[in-house]
Amino acid sequence: MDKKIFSTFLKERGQRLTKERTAILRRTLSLRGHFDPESLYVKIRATGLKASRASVYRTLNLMCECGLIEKVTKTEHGTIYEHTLGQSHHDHMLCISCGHIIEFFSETIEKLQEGICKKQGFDGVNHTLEIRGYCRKCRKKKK
Amino acid sequence: MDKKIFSTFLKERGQRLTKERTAILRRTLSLRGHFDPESLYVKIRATGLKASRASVYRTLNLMCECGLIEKVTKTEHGTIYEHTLGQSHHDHMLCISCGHIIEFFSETIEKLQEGICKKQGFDGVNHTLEIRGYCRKCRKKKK
DNA sequence: ATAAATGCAAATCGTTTGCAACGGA
DNA sequence: TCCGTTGCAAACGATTTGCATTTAT
Repeated sequence: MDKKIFSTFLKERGQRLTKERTAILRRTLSLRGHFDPESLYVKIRATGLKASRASVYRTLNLMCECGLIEKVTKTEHGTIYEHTLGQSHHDHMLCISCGHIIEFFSETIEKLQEGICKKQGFDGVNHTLEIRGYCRKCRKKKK
Repeated sequence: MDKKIFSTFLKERGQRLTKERTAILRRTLSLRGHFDPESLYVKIRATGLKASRASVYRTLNLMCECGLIEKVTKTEHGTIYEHTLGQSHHDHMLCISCGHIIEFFSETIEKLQEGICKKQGFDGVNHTLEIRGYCRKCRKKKK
């Protein structure tokens, strides 16, 4: 399904679905939640598949362009991505102790945002709401 | 006022308020809204004051540690800071066309977030809500 | 055969750091 | 004098890019 989207996207632009790109796409889709380029690269290597870091970066950019994935946030360790397909919009809680990410969604918050944009004459394309703090586990550990 | 806070903070740690740090502090405080290290550096230089890039980065980190400023977001062009003092918490709209930043605040959204955290057993320390899109001006330009 | 994609290594960009020279306390 | 601080340049880490080589169509 997603593979179809990607290959169509590439074909339209006269680009090719090589085995490296396929490997990267497959591995990316197999991931559940959020991921970053380096760990994706390591995982691909661990599987015995070959694809350079350069190709990983290049392919992730392509996947972003065609809307399969998107950048969630930038941390000191790099960019974090997530899948967009089959995923409705949501926001994130990020544990600053263990890096755990919790997704959530609030229809009310969405509506409020729309209202605020309208008031400002702002044409909102997308948004990110990130709450940083300590997850349940790390809270317990702390005390 | 802010200068007092900074010098006290430094003294407590056995550190010194040098003229470079003073220059950086002053220039930073003179800025209204958001800023990034490089443009701050350029502005300082333009004023004829001397302070190296290294010192700018080092001093901004100190100012973060003592809570005078904080990191708002990371863009492809670097980290964006803002003042914390005398500024109540607020969120941002970021125009992806001209970079213009609009601040806003919604008590309701804040409350909703608290509720969501509680539900997840998450101890929220801080959060950022960033709406990206086109500001009024750029909207008009587009069509 | 042609044009695109690869891997590598070098190049970037923002930021940090090691170090010798400098300067307040 | 004693340490903290500075500026510079080198070091960094994430990402991009130039280029010669490989590969899909």
